[in-house]
Amino acid sequence: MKRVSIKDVAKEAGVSTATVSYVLNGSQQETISAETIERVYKAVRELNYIPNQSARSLISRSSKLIGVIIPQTEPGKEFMFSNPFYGSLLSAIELTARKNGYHLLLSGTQSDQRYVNIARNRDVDGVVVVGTYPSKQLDELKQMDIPIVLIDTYVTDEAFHTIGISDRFGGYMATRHLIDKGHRRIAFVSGSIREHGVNEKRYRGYCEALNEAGIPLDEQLLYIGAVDYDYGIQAAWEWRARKQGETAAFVTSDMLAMGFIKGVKQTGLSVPRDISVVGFDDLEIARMTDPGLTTIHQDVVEKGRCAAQLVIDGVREKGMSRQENILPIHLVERESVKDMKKEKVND
Amino acid sequence: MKRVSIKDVAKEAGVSTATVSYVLNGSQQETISAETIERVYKAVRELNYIPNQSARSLISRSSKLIGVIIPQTEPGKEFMFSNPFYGSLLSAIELTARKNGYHLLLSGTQSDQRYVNIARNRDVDGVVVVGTYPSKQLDELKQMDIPIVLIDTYVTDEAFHTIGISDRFGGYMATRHLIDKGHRRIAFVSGSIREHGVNEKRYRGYCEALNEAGIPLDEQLLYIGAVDYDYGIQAAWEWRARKQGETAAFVTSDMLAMGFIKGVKQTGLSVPRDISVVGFDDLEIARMTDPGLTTIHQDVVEKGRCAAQLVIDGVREKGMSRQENILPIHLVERESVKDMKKEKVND
DNA sequence: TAAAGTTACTGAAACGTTTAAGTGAAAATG
DNA sequence: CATTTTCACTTAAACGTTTCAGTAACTTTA
Repeated sequence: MKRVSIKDVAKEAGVSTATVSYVLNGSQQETISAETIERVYKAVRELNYIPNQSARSLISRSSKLIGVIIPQTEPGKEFMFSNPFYGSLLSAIELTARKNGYHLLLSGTQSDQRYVNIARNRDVDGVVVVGTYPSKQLDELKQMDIPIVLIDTYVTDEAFHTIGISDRFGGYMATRHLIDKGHRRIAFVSGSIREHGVNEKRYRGYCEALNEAGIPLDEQLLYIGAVDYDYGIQAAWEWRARKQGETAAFVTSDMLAMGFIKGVKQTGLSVPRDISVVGFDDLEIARMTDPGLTTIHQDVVEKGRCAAQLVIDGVREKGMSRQENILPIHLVERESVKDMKKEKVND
Repeated sequence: MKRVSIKDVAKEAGVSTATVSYVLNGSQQETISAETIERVYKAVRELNYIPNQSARSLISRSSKLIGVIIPQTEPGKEFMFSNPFYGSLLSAIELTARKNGYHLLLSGTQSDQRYVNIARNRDVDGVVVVGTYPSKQLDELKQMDIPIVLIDTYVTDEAFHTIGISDRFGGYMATRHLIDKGHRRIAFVSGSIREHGVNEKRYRGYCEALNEAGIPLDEQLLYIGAVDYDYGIQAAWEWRARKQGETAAFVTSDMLAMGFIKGVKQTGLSVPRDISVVGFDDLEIARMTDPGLTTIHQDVVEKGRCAAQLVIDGVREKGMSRQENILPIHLVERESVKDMKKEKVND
């Protein structure tokens, strides 16, 4: 099955390949008669010609491809994007990219693999990095001289655009909300705290709120594990076992919070009667469960859209100055927090 | 920034580009001395050479890219893969692809766009199509002479491999389970029923089970809308409004079932006390909610893995005969179904 | 010892584009 | 009218690979 090339179109239209290329790409420099343009388009239609992107990339060094890296941080779980948070993010990135004529080269990454190779050998135009990476790997990406956008990573390197939220403030808001409702012993439940990552900042916010209220930090109230449902369950059981008297927990992700609530139920207790819970993210599932989860809302779709847009702008405008985008967040009150100041709470 | 090409490597190693290519791709025909091989690898390492995939694709017509299409069927919702079902599927596809040296070209598709163009112009090696498509679009894909795997579509065309489950049997099992528990008036709640799609088959199974039990089909018990959480809520309210006396509902997706349960709660009633629910998919969320959802389990990860493997095998073995893969499913009992034969049910 | 075969390479065309530089004809200028 | 400018193209090199078809230099065979 012979494929249709620009030469075939040129022959059919009775012009040179250069002319066809100029017509199709509308290079402003060149002037081409309306009649010729029409003949070229006619030939394109008749032959059902589709330009070959590989040939294009080869010469123009632009693949119209945006690389998306989603690291696999938890070895047990196969992939992070089965988590709806990453799914939504990916959706938004894809949509924005497609609207602008780009496509997505998707790659999960295991620690032993070097994403740079993929990006380089495919002439990727830009990269969106989701989640926290060892800075050594980021340094390699930096060499490539293409726009790179980091989502949810705290680095101040001039080479990277970043997009995120104020995780510290989110942590503060969540904890402060619990304090305002009369809680004094507040557990902190989180996935692993890695350098430059979001959980570190959320932890800072937690500490700050406690400090402000004059509540001493107690290491016994820290539950640090993975960022999935199962660890949430586990943390709840551990909470029961440790008996530190917490009346509330700030759980740094909704997925984790769902697990925590389930775990509390498993131990025969109930949320918010026996323990109040505030989550983080405000995923769709936060309103699905019973009780509805009080949580910090962030706009995941906007996060993805912004990231993609930043890459695209970076491609168009070479040497665009570094952008650091912080999206707004807010607390959403549902039913998972009990007001300790009221004597009774309806069940 | 000059990039390193095969010519640079050849010069550095003191051989021709052909030799470098033979060394790197290990073409069996050619015999190359151990010493030369060593010299080439040394040069590759020293220059940090990475072969350019665009140039490779151009000549070999293989991009080492697998296209993944996830259609956007509900105009309101931005993307289907924020749904965990699609997320997990994508995860599995990606992992399998990557293990085999392939990458993913991800594209959501709006009805006005022709995916074929993307696939053709990027020399995609194979395509995984997720979800149900108008057959006209599939026909276009067919022309391309690359392996195509359809997930969750019922077509018998020789050109497509398929992978799915017995949706009809799943529908039957779910309904039969409810009948076995003593239910006679059973609602059918589903996303839109499209030709060649899974919901159509699940509906068939529903009808079959009813028929077998001598229960007449009642169109008043059908709730057909979208496949998302919000329609689930809506369906529950409608159930209350219609007053058809259903004691149970077969809801053809877990996401939808979650919404349905929420809706039932909103109307002041409770599952399974006032209505029993069986879902479909057995997503992670099915065990998160309260009550845990009785549902039909399918192995999403295996679905994705199989699909990717089928594409890869198809690329390796040109003209591989059509594969039709049906994965096993089973019912998972949790707490969302009430046994009508027992007088009392614990609350 | 001449012919044939093997080994370890090399040369160069080809893949399908883009784009800088060139060109002949018509139009505008002095 | 001769020159310059504009118009509407064309020519051909270049991008970085793969791979077919050689080709010297050895080695084996008859």
